[in-house]
Amino acid sequence: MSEPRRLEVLRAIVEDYVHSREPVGSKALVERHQLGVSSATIRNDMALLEEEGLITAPHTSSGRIPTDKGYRLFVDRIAEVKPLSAPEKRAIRALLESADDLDDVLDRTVRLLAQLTNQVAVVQYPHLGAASVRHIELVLLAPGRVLVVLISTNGAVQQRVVPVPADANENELADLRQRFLTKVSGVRLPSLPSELASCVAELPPALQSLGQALAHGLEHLSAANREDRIVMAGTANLARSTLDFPLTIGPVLEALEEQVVMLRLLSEMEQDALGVSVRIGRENPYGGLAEASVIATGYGPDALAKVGVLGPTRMDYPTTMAAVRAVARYLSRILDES
Amino acid sequence: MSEPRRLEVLRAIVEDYVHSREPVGSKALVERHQLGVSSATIRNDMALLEEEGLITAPHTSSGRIPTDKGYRLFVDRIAEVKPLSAPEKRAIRALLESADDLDDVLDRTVRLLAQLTNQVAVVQYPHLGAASVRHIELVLLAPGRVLVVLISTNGAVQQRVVPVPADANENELADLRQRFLTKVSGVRLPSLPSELASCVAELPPALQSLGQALAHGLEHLSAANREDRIVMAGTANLARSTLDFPLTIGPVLEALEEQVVMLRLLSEMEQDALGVSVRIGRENPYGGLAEASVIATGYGPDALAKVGVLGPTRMDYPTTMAAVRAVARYLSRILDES
DNA sequence: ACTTGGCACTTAGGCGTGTTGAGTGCTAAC
DNA sequence: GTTAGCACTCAACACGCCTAAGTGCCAAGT
Repeated sequence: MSEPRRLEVLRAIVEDYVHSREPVGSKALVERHQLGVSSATIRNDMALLEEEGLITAPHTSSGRIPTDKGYRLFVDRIAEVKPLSAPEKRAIRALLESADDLDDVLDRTVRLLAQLTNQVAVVQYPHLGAASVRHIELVLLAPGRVLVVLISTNGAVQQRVVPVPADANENELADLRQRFLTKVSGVRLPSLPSELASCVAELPPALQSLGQALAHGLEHLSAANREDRIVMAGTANLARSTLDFPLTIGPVLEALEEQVVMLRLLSEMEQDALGVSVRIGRENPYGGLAEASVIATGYGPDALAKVGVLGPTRMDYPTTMAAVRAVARYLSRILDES
Repeated sequence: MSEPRRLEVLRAIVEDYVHSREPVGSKALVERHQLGVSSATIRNDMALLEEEGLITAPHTSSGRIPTDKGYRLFVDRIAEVKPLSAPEKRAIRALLESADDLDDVLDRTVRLLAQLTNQVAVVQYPHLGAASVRHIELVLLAPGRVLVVLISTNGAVQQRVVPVPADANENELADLRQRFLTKVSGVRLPSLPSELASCVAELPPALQSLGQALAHGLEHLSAANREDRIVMAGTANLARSTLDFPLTIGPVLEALEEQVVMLRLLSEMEQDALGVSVRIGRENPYGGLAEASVIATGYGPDALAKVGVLGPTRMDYPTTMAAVRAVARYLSRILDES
């Protein structure tokens, strides 16, 4: 009853089950893999594995399927990340390098990842904690309505319409723009509010109320920045794996639409040594994802923002992890260049 | 064999079938509706309706269900648009009025419409044909990389990173910005390229190559504007109506993800007298939507951009049409105000 | 010229039954 | 620690039966 062989059996079960979606039995196992022992021996090993909670039998007498715990062990101790094929790498590079602005890069990234993995791909907007103010623009749209634009060093542009006193004019705006710019240019986004406050305090009384309103708008922008948004693609891939979800894919789609859920999920994922982190089935805090796995990793400066995929627990982990890691690397590189 | 009664029978069949998802038979029909005749008479009417291709029987002897053609007649000649309830109207107004920028408005709109109709909602970015240039901003991100920002009168902000000669400096940019601004401020977006070209032609030789690059970037922005993007929400609602789609919702999700498909679909939809236009089942050019209906209408200036919902052909048309119409009206109003 | 009751006919769907095949657990021998 | 053998279990499938719902049509009624 050697320990290494038991792991080998688990690996075989996971691989076969992922491949065929059918419970795998002892006989089929010895046929498809060179285990060097008979099916009876495998049966003994399987009984052990079941006792440890790594595999389970859907009904009294049929093959076994991996449990969440089994997948976990597989991912942690057995699986080896498969490197991508050369054409795949080329495709990634070609697609990402021809993008122009940030939105475009992220959009291409998710689509690519979705296609590569045949799963749903998600990418979080880059964290701006490390970014700083590149530029501020104030545009008078109509009396009493000013468009505030904040451009950060990472190329992100955010805008917002702010109501202001109706008598505000272009000259005052130009003045304020200049004051704000000299004060906060290059300032890190997290410290923007305090800098703005001190700047407003120094304003001449005539500009106080206008300045206050605009500073408020700017703060709102940098705050909205924080609770980032996510972009996703490949929901159609869920439909293909409809058989892997017990009742329906409804709850999964709901989770995906609730950006809050996905954001919490992504931010909670720690990175392990390999840099790619995995949540399997019920390890996910959200009930609707009990049959789903999430594979994600950080990218960009400090790897704070996440990119990843979501699919059924019955998923080809090695390949998917490789794709996520590769895409994250290229993405980081592209962003560094801008 | 009165014609009005036959229409009444069709209405009853549509309503019952939408309600119960089950083929409706002659007996059930006379029980649930006050038709004043016996089931045998209804059977005769149904045979007629079937001959005309308005209803069909899934198998030899079971109730009838409406065909696409039947739904079409129902929508065109029978259904009356139900006004929304007062609380619903209030909810619409409250939700939309508290939005700030364009993205936010559109995002709230789709979510609202999805919730209101229990279907997938889509909204197209407002057409900018009628919009004109409000402001242009050029920001030097790094040597040889300039962020070009174009702000239009409808509050839309578009950005793009443009590669330029590495020796371009802040002063040159400020100069160009001023020249561009005086030349194209207030110009309609469609005529932006020609105006820019003439502006570039007048530039001193030293600025030619830089000006050329930037003008190119600006043109790209106004062109990208055209082939608008769409926002959607409520895909989880599709899962709920999974029984209404023959095999799977896969093809539908694919169509929704292919923005090109949706854009063509929306732009092809003509408005009828009521202002809400409907595409039923196979009337849709795209095969994946053979079992789906799209209800859409224009909004905003000249009603060029579209907002609508997509769902199974078995859908509550009167209510859904009312919701789409109402949301489009509020949306137009909000946009007018900015 | 419609409408209606009656009746023979069709068929999906539910239900019990039997059969098959894959797979297990256990025991006894190696 | 491994293996062959065997009895046992159970999902899945097929078959046959029956029922309920619904139809089409005909002949009689208004």
